[in-house]
Amino acid sequence: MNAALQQDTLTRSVEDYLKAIYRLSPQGRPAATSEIAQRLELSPASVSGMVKRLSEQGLLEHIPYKGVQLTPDGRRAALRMLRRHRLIEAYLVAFLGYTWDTVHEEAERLEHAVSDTLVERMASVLGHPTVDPHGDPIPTSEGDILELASTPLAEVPAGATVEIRQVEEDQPDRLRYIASIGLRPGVQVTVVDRQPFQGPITVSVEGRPHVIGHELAQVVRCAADEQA
Amino acid sequence: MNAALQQDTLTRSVEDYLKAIYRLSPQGRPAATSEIAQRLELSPASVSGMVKRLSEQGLLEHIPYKGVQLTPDGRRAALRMLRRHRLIEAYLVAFLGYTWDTVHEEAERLEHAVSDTLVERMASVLGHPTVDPHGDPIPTSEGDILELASTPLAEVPAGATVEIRQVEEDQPDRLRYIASIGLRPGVQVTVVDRQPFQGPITVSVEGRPHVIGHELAQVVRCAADEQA
DNA sequence: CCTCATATTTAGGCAAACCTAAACTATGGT
DNA sequence: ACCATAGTTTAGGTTTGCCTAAATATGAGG
Repeated sequence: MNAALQQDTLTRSVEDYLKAIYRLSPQGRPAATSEIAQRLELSPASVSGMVKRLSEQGLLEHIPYKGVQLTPDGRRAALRMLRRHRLIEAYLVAFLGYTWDTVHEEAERLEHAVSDTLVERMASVLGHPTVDPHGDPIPTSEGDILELASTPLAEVPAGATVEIRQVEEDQPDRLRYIASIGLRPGVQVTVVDRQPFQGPITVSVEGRPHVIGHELAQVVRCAADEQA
Repeated sequence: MNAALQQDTLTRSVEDYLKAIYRLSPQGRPAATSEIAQRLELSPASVSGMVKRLSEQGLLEHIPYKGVQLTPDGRRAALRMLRRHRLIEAYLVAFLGYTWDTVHEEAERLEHAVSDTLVERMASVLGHPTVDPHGDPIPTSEGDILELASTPLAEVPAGATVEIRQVEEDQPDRLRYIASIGLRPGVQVTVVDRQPFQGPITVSVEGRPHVIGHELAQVVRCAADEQA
């Protein structure tokens, strides 16, 4: 186990970089400097600099001009942050009156400040949930994560009925809109119509039809192969 | 209202300095550079540097070689942190299984990360407590604080029975010891014996006698004028 | 296969906060 | 009234993490 990984040695910034890189490389595909910069709202030059330091620390693998991948140590650290973030979200929603459109930014700050002890206490009073309020899986404290297969609502064929599984969106206003039309993890929806060329999708949610744009239909993900 | 005071403009360090200075100047008596350095575990030179920056920002008044006092803006910011710290402690003890010897360091990190919203939610589910688990008063969100008069146990005359009001100690091992002999806010104790020259004090707590050193008897504070 | 736009990295700077070492005050004891 | 010492401040240096501007690599289209 790398010395740099020992709990508190990672700074806030480093934790944010690792999390961002994890989110950008689903199955280990390298993440581009510019993607990281965009996600963290930093200049590409700053990212280059940090990436260099992090690969010297053994947290990631960097092939210049090509991209960045997490090492096992880096991945472990990223999943630790993801666990914290998602458990904090779940806790705030369950016990402190937060809704899914307001909880992200609070968790974003708290995840760097809580101790492992506190995280596990929250997990415990929550009954060790496996998903957060957006339906995203919560990594275990051992660093395992169960990514459930899911397809974007945008790709569900017309006529199919599916269950919403996760909503991968951080922006409060968009989340609030999605919630307002009843799209939440666990809800059953039927795709009534699907226009070609990134066109809008018409879904029936709890009996009522809604037309949503392709971009939103991209972040709403459904159980993979249902067809009730 | 000073621009620098506007919520998130203060860094973690600055927040810690202000809190330390508040704690060091009970009734506006200036705090010495070396005292601040000791409390924050920094070199006196570093404190000098920061003090200069903070007085330029209007958060404190510095008379070189004499000492430091908070301005109204500085005091407001310090009380805001104190409120956060103490409410977080109260919350963690009430809902997440913390005890008073473990809660301080967790709160020390969280107080910089929570939003005003979260602090007020915690206050609300706690029923707006006025004191924290150590008996320290919690400032209101308007920045008022009600310091109850109290005397150190070390100064209570032999024979008197008093109620413990607060325990002003941050070190876990000392707190744990104090708790182990039953000294907690709200408990009634009788001073059985008091030796002169900073000597030990013998107190009867819930029927059992305990001898404690002067230093500990200094941090345990009692309701001022009781004499049952 | 060369060119050029785009992506990336390097170079050089800055601010926050810390440090050590050196210079400077303030003051209590004679 | 002096002077040694304890307490403070200044000077100069380091690290982290960001920035802009300039240099360089990649790779797609002609």
